[in-house]
Amino acid sequence: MVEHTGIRARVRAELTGEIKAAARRQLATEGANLSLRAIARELGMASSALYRYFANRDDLLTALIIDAYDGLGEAAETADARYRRRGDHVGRWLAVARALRGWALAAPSEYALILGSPVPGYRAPTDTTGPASRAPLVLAGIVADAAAAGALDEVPAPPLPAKLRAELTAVAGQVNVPLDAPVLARMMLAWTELYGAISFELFGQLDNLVGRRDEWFDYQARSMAALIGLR
Amino acid sequence: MVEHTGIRARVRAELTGEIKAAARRQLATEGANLSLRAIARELGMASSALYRYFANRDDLLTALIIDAYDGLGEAAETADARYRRRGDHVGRWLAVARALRGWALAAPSEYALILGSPVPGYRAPTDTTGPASRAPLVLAGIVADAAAAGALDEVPAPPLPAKLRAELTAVAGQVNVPLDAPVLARMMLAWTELYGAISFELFGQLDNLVGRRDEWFDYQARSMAALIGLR
DNA sequence: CGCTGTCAAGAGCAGTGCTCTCGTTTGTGT
DNA sequence: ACACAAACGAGAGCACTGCTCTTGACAGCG
Repeated sequence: MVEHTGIRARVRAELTGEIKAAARRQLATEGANLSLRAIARELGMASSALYRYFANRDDLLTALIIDAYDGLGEAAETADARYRRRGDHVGRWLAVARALRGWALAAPSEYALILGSPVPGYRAPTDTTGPASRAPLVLAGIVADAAAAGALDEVPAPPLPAKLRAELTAVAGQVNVPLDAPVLARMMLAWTELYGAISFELFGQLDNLVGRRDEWFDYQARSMAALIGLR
Repeated sequence: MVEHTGIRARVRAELTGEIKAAARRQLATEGANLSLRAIARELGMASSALYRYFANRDDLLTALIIDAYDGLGEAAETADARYRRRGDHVGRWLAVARALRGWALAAPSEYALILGSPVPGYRAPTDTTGPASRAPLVLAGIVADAAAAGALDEVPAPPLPAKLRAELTAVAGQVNVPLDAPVLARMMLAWTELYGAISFELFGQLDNLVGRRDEWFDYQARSMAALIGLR
């Protein structure tokens, strides 16, 4: 368990990576119920040898899930970080939204793995909660910046029940984003919509309905920015 | 293929129903990759006998998918039909939204089947497009009623690119809902958000984040009604 | 009544996840 | 430099899967 930093550990890490790469490749064509034997075959090794690297199929799946969350989160973070005009909160929001969609379109099977229907019989370990929150935290950060800059419009919103409001306030404190409950609620709603938009497109719900996908997504992202009060 | 209405056809239909029921039961526990042998075992018959009723696993899955779409659509339709004050468009919207969520919570595995990540290797036949549009059509109908009654508020919205606008106008004509492009766009965005909200809750994305699920969903549904312009 | 189409059952094939055992390789502490 | 323990890959085997093919029984219609 301890880091031995030897040559052995190096080749082990490399082979582990190759296994995950092969698994990802298979994920794209065969879906979440990946075949360990097929992976082993592709790597030219015995199927039983895989168990030296992953205790079972779920373990391998967990590794893929964490990688996917990290990939999505990093896409969001770099998209925001690279955006020059930090005061243009709508621009940042749009850039991050596009990055999320772009990542999803580039790796649809990995997106489905983390944000699609849960794999039956698979229970996500707690290791995934950290990476999972990276993407929404980027969105929250943009809104928080706007709020701090006094650049948030007042927007009409349905009433927030007191107890729900209290819950949201607690969540804001827990993840350390300086947003009051109504704004956080709108931001979460917007994140929900973006997720729905990407999923609709990816899962085929838009087929024969909307052809101009880029424009349609941009329209939605802009609508959500407006709903939050970004300007 | 012709309806023979004989005794033979009756027992066949009954057994077909029992097979689907068993498959649904297994869907809830094991997920989309259902085991024909387990179904046959549950019904006390040989696994090979199932192939008299469904050509293969995908065929059985297709039947379940169509049933699920119909169930979701019917839940939406009856929820709207039962709502008394037809002029209260927000109320109808909320009732339908709650019905959609209620159906999903009652049959999470069936919801995942139709609106979750697509089953790998499975290609949905065209038979599913009809039932699939029932639920969103109910929502569109409410908005259309509001528009016809002149009960739609003017709401600010991002610009709609001309070509996208034309596409949406074509879609409105195709499904025969008298909505102009901007309103249809907002309605589709709202439907996307509701789907995202239900999926988030069902797929565990809200765990350790929002406890008061009913209130949170109502808030979102109300927000979407306001975004469309319902009052 | 007898033919014919429908039906269930069984064996069998190729594939799966996973376990256990068996030699071999390899890094490392002495 | 050497020996030892840990790590490793390969193979056989178990119980399971979807699916096909064949066989035999039975029931409905002319």
